[in-house]
Amino acid sequence: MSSPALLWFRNDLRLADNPALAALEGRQVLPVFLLDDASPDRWAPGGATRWWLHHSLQRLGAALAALGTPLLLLRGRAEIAIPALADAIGATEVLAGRRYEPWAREADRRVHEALAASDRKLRLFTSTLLHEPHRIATGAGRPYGVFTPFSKAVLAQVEIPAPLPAPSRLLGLAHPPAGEALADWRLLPQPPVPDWAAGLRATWHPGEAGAVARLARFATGAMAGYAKGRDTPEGETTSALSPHLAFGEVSPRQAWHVATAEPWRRQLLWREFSYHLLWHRPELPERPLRPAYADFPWRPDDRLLHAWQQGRTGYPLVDAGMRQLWRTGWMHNRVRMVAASFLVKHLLQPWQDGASWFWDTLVDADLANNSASWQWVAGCGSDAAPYFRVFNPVLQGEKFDPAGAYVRRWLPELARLPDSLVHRPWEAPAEDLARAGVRLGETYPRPIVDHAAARQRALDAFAALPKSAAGALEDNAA
DNA sequence: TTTTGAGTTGTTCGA
DNA sequence: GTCGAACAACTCAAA
Repeated sequence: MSSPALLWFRNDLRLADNPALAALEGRQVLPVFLLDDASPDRWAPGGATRWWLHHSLQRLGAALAALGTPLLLLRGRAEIAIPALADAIGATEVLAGRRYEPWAREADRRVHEALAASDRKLRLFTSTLLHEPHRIATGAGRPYGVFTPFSKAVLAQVEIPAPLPAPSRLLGLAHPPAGEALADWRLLPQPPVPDWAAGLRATWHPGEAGAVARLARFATGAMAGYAKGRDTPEGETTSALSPHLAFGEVSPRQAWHVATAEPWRRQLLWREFSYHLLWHRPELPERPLRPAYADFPWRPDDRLLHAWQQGRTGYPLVDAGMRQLWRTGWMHNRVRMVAASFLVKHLLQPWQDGASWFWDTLVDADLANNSASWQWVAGCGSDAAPYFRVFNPVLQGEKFDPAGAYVRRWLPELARLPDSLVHRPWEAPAEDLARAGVRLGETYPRPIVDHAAARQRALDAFAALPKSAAGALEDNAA
C-alpha cells in the first residue's frame, strides 16, 4: 500500500473543487490545519477573520469526519510543524493549495526545503484563484499594471476548468495523532471583551454549505439586476460572497461557472488582478506602488482616525458604512469606496491605517484585495483613481441611497429625518431636527470636517507631489 | 522605437 | 435644472 499523504488546508476550507484533495486519488490521508498567529513576519489574522475561521474550521472538521477522517488542528510555524508531522506519519507528500502572500511564499519555500531534506515533497495546486498570477504577462513579458488589458489577457489565455466534485469518502489513518481543541485557540471574542460577534452570527453562515447556498441564492436572485443594482447599498443587491471566497469555502472556478453575469465575473478578475499585483509587488500592503506618494503629507491624528472607525464623522453615508462594518464584518463596495476616500482625502489619514482597520474588522479580509483597493483609493496604486476624484459623501448618499434606507438602518438616530435631509443633517432647520429627535453634537455629531475645505486641502496636497514621478508605477532608481 | 488609443467606480463650475 | 468642460496631463500596453 502507498504511503499516506498530508492534506494541508490553508485558505481553501472546502471539499468540492479542491485540487489538492483530488490529487489524493484514494490514498490514506491526514487532513491538517495549522494556525500560525504568532510569527512576527506576517499579518496576523484580525478579529473578524478569527471569528469566521473558528466556525469554518468547525464545519470543515465535521464534513471531513463524515467522510472518514478527522481534521487535525495544530499551531506553530509551518516550516517546523509540517515536516515534523509528515515525518511522524510517514507521509511522502504534502498537498496544499498555493498561497500568494509574501510571508506564505517564504514559509512554503522553507517547508519545501525541509521536506526535501528527508526526500518528501510539497505539491501546491491552483486552488484559490482562477489562474496563477505569475503566468500572465504583457507581450513584453512584464507584469500588467492596468486592469483592462490584464483582464483581456486572462480571458483570452485562460480556460476556466469545470469544478472538481467533492469526494464521497476518504481513507483516514488508523491512528491519527492527537491535535489541539478548536476552543483552546480562543478565536471567538472572550470575556472580558464584550461579545461583538452577535451581528456576525446574525448575518453569516461560515462554511462550505453556507458558501454554496449563498452563491446559488445570488445566481437565482440579485444577479439578474446586478449590473444596475450593485451600486445600491441597501437590500440584497450583491452576492456577498467575499468572505466565503476569502476562506476558500467556495472556489472562484465554482463561482465563475455559477454566477455568469459579466459584470460580476469582472469582479472576480479584479481579485485576480490584486493577486497579480501582490505577486510582483510584495510591498503592496506596506508601501505605495507609486514612489512619489511615499512623501505624501499625511496628517496622522488619532482623534480623526477613531471618529472614522466608530462611524462618528458626521457624514451619514460614511458613518453608516463604518457601523455596518463593525456590526456585520462587511460593508457594501460602493460605501467602502466612499468611506475609504473620506479617510484618505478628507481626513488626510494614511491609507495604511484604514487598511489595518479593515483587516481587523472585515470578515472578507484578504491581503491582496484590501491592499490593492486602498492603494487604488489613495491614488498611489495601479490604475488608481485620479487624485482630483474626491467623493462627495453627501452626493454619493443622495445618488445611491436616495430614500436614505441604508443610512437609516445603520444610523437609527437619524431615522426620522426627511429624505431631503438625511444625508445632510447639519443643514436641517431646527424644527426638523427637533421633530426627528436629533440633537446635533449630542445624538449625532456635526461634520468633523467641512467637505469643500477638506476637498480643496486634499487637491492641494496631491498637486504638490512631484509631477514627474506622481504617476509612475515603477521606481526608476531601481 | 515610435505612435496610438485607452484608461472601474467623480465633482464642480459656468453657460 | 441640465449639460459639457475642466480637473492634469500621464502611463500603460500593443501595434
